[in-house]
Amino acid sequence: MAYIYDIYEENCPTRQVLDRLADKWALLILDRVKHGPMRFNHLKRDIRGISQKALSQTLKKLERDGLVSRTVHPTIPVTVEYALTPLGATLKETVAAIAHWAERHMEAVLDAQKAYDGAGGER
Amino acid sequence: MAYIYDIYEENCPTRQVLDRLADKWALLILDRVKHGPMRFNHLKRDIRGISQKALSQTLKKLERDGLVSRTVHPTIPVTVEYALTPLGATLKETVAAIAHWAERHMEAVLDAQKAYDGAGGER
DNA sequence: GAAATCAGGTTTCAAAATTATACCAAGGAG
DNA sequence: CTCCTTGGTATAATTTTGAAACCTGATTTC
Repeated sequence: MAYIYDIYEENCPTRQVLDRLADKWALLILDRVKHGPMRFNHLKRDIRGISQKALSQTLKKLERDGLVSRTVHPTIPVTVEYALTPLGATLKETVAAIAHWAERHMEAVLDAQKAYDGAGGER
Repeated sequence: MAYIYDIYEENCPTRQVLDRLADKWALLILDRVKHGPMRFNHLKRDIRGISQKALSQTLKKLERDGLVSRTVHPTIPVTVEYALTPLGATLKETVAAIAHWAERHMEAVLDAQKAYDGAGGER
């Protein structure tokens, strides 16, 4: 079990995983989909500012990594639903923790930015 | 307390924070620095594959956001130490959880990729 | 005294990724 | 016939990234 994966090593496979997770759109998608399946255009509408291409590409990568499943329903017009896989579900808390942290510490970050910009800008 | 921050909203300030955190280099730096202060070149050597520019820029952003502190020691030659701020320290577990997840579920992701590539490539 | 070394960066420029925009297919509504 | 829906892809413009060179300032080596 104790494989010698080292995320600091350049060619460690965990770097690929980190790359997938260290992505704004991937995190937002994973978080958005955690309560149940969602259609492509629904995600696009909910995640404000994402481009169709970014959504399409990110979903494809998440699907390839086994985090999200893609189901085509032969309705008219076809609808495609994306959902967390069991593997993806194990990430729920982690992803939520990041979004949560952002919301909880927003003020502190904003204050730090103000202090930094104020001190540095006067030089 | 219950501010109406919504990370799905395009111009919500939490998006900025997510942007900072959803970055491979930022996460690796935060995780690398969690046990104590580190010098610039030490980080550069430890985090394999990071360019000097990426390290410098990422550190500057983390400093601006109040997550990392920068201390110049007037030694010869000067050394600069980067450390977690108290605010940055509140992120330790979250960041570690991501790295941890990557290491723990690496095999599953690799398997999913193989399955995906195998099924899709034959068409 | 010229050259090389260390630390911690910045600058430069080309390559890669991201974004906005347009387009496509298949069917239904008006 | 024209427009709207779904779920994309193709193309072009913009932005970000990465590799490599350069810079400052002080010290040691030849």
